[in-house]
Amino acid sequence: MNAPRRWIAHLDMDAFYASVELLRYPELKGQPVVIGGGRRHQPELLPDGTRRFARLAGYAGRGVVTTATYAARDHGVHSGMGLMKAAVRAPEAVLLPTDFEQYRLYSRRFKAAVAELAPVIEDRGIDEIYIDLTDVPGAQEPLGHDPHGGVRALALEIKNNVRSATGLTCSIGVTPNKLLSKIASELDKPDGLALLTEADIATRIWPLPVRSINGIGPKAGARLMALGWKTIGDVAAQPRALLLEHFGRSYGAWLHEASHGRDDRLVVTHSEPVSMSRETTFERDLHAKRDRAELTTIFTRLAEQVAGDLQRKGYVGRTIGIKLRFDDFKTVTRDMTVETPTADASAIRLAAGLCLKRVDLSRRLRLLGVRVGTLQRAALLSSAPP
DNA sequence: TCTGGGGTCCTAGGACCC
DNA sequence: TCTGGGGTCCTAGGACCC
Repeated sequence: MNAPRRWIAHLDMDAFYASVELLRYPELKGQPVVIGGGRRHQPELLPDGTRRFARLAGYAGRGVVTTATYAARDHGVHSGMGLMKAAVRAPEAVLLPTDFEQYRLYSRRFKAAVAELAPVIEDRGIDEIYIDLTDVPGAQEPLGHDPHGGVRALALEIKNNVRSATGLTCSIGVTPNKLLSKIASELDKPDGLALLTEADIATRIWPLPVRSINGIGPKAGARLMALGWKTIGDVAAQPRALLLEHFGRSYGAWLHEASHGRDDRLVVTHSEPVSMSRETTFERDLHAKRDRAELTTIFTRLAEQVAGDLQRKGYVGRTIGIKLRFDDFKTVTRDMTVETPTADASAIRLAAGLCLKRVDLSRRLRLLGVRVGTLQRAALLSSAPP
């Protein structure tokens, strides 16, 4: 009997936050809508029952675009962009505040809808997952003239189940591995389904820009570009030794494998958190001396928030650290390891305060964060033996 | 018009230990 | 003085992702 062909799906919700907002405000369908910024732009319910929405025009502040509808993307607005810049490109776009609770609700719903059909799921955040379809009944069967018809039908069924459970569309890539599926889910977006095998790598993957690979970010992308290697195929055409020479043993070898579409990572259905943190960017830059009272209040609140997160989720941690960002955007971190793992707000605040003393605070600050790492489950922490 | 917040993983040097 | 070799922990920074 033949070994089953490995089928991994990557499912990505289409413009997730924006699409959830459109369910709530269907009158915005087709309009440019941007999600992001603070809480000061809630829609206003007018006496005649209609709503008045905030527009992007005139936005002042440090927010960024979290998600934009496809109509807003047509104006050159995309996630990560500063809202001030987005306002120049699409002043008429509707601006909505982020409502993470609502998105988490829909996240649970779409994941449950997938799990009904295919239970081996790896969480990759609020709006995407990997699914191992290999052992799902029917996935190995042909259908009519289509040798991979079974797995294609399964992917369509998953899309339909997600849509009926949430009213939302998603895009799915189905391929032999996570790396290729992640790329494939983008190929047909929105509401897409792309099924690829090794035989399609040369025609469908190699023409894509290097940045399409998950793991090649702005820095590596620029370095590859400087070498004249623009597409994945360009990288795949380089001798392995040359990649090792330019990018080191580890990353170079990975680049070689990835460009050939090879990846044997498993779908991981459970993972434990490594760290938890809270951070905040101030509305204006603060100075350690002149704004001391305000900073102290924020610092303590961050410690309390992390402590609350840890306690709610049942974790304690030994590494307590801070993160500072200065007005020149330079970022520094300091951390220390404490003897007893803790989730206690005052213990965290105390250690974080010691970390802060190790930093030169002559520049003004734009961000402050508190982090607890080296986590373990609080329940596993037995009381000290006699 | 400067660039959010929450994460993971990797690297690298020094301390410390055997 | 003339100094191995590993292993692990701690700390800082950086790349990358959603």
